[in-house]
Amino acid sequence: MSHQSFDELFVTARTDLKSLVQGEYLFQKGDAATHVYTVLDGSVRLVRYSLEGRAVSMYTARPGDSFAEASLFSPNYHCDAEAILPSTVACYDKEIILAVLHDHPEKNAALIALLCRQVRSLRALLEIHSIRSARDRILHYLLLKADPSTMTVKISGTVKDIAQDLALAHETFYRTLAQLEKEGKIQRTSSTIKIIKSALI
Amino acid sequence: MSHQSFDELFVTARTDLKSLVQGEYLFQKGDAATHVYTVLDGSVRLVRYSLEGRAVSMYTARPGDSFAEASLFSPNYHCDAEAILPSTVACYDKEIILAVLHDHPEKNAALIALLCRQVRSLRALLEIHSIRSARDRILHYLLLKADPSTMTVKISGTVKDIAQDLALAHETFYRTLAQLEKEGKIQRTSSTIKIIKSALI
DNA sequence: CGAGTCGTTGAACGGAATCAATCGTCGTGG
DNA sequence: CCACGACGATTGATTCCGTTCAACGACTCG
Repeated sequence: MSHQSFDELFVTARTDLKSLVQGEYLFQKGDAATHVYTVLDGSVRLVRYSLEGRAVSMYTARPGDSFAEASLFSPNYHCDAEAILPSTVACYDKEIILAVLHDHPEKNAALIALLCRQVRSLRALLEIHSIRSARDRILHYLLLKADPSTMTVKISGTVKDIAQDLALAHETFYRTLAQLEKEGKIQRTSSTIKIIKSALI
Repeated sequence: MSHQSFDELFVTARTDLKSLVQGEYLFQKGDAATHVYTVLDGSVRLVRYSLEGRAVSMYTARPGDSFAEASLFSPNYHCDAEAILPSTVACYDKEIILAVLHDHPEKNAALIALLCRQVRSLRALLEIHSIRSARDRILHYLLLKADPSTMTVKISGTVKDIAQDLALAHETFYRTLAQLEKEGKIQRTSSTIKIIKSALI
């Protein structure tokens, strides 16, 4: 079954659209949490910065995806939202969302389901992050992200961004990709990575 | 403000109690997801096992905590639940929970808030996992888990379990703890770790 | 046209994993 | 009741591999 999108649920809370240039921040940690968003075009990722300045990518929202729902009940955002491509996002007013939820009880279940999916995907990410070997981590990630029918992963944003999703130094990522391609396990173009299933042991 | 607990919300869905001996599995990945649980006593953790057999700890539920809510809308559990201490858990029937949600719209918001908190804590965990230095990772973890007034972390389960929460080899964990204690940054007993704030730079 | 950044590869370093060994404790069964 | 096995806690030595530093070409954008 396909799921109800955030937009379908809360169109009526949609207040405005925003355009972001690549690298622009939609909000930053600590800002008053006033809206929830969906991506219409481009990519927006949620990042936190560790004390040493390392960026930790929590989630990358692509067209159709919502983000910052977890701030519905929080007065402030707890991470930064950065456009990694030129992007447009739709903004939904938090107060209106809460009112809609109150007036339309049937929408609650859908939002709960959406949050449950989010929890599961965060756990999947956690699982990937605790694979120590760069090679296996990349392979797992690719298998997770690949379109099942074509076994192809589209690269949105830069390759460096993916390296950050994986919490790998970008050099390591380039190197390991090159090695995997030499072994025939993947095929690359500038914007895609195709997994050669038959070559995986 | 304090939050409504899962039990408060769904007592009426509570069907039975279960006792678990240390190391026992309450459910395993792939099992039909029929219940949601809360811990009354002991500790239960959610783990996945990577292909190489490494355990990845997703969440450790302590007395009062609920777990497996993310399986409310999923036919199967997507990880294992293992008691790391002798434990008792309360079981809540999924179908009844869904019915309660339907009949009591005011409880939806509370569950949504609970899931939002869960998302945030998973993100915090993700942040900790992407700290590369074992030392800093442990320090961050301790600061996150410590009771703010006493700056003390209670060790529930074994020390090895904590090492797994941190995705560190247990040897590395022991070693680094010993070093931190030698430096005066922490003080240990067999069941607690106290952080010496003044010694942190 | 120059500055900045991505993509890429090389070399060296450092730190965490791994292998290994010891001690203590707890439970179990003969 | 005690011997034995299992496992947690701990520390040492060694290996491995991902990070870091460095350098270079290509491209984009102002």
